[in-house]
Amino acid sequence: MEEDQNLVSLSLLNDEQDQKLLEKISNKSKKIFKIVFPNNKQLIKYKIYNRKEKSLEELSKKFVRCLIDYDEKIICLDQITEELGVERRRIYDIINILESLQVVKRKCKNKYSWSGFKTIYQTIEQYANKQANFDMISHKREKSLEVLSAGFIKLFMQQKSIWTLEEAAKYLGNEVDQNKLKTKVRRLYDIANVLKSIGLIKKTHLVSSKKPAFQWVGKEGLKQFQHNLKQQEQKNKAQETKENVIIQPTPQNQNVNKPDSFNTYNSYFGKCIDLLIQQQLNDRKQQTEQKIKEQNQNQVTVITPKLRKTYTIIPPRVTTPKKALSITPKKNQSNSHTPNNNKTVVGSLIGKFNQNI
DNA sequence: GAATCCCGCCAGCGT
DNA sequence: ACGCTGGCGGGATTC
Repeated sequence: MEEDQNLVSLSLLNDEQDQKLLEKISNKSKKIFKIVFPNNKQLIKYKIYNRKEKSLEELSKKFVRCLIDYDEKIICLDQITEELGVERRRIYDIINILESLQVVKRKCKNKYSWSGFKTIYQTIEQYANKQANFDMISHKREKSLEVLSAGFIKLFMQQKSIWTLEEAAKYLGNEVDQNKLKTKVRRLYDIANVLKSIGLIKKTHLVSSKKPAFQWVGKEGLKQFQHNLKQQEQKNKAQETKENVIIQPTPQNQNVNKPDSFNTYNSYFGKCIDLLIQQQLNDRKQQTEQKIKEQNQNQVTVITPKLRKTYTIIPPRVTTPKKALSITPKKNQSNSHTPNNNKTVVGSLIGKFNQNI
């Protein structure tokens, strides 16, 4: 769903506009699939690199989203890594920071426990009551993210509610070496992002110097976070139902069941496009100015005004003359639609399209 | 130019 | 050995 938002399809070799687009795509963008047409024209679909999407904050949100319904759960590292489609290393970052809230604990190799939001509330309480002196938490190494995070939280709870990261870094240990300090600030960014992801702190600015800083929000923020998550879940469910209704193919499509010429393809796709646009118009009337561009017989591309999103519709394989297409092995199930009847094609195209909007 | 922080190398440690 | 952990800082990206 959301994941598809930054997909871009390019037909290379002939189209200057596409070439320009390609230049815009950072080399970190992931190639989802490529199709080579008989005339050597290529269709390549990219997932645009998006730094924000990869941020610890986002990842942390996703991580917690997986766990929100549980009061207790064993987290399997391999599993969660797979589920979130992310480097193992990043999960450690999140886990280490959440450990400072006691909500996650290492059980054994590959396994951590999650003990529910109530634990976070309790831990915050403990931080507030200084006597709960669990800064010696575990026998963790001095420089661990967990210890640093605990220290950071304590600054908020026990000193003042707004901190610049640099300020906090200086306060947490008396670092003189500028490089070491810089490193500590880097780590505090990591920590701040995770704490922010669950609403415990928020980004702000110092009134005096206007310097960027972080402010403690605490339980209220956490509560809000939980609330939002729940609400979002509801919305998603509603959206799903809505899409299910939309996906019904219209009767007129009966007559494009067996296209046997490219003209028929075109009319078939034309109808698809009509449907798609109609659909989009229904959904968001004003802002949907669509430009339609036909590439070659085998594909139709719908380009949204801002060029950011180009949705490409691939014809069903069954209707394609032998050897007309060669498709490189797919890495992603999202491109694996090769439905065997046109009704479902229309349905799945619309579904796909809606996902992409 | 400063702020932000992704990314992945590689060391340390447990098995 | 070997694989799991996670410290660390280069340098890309965003503000």
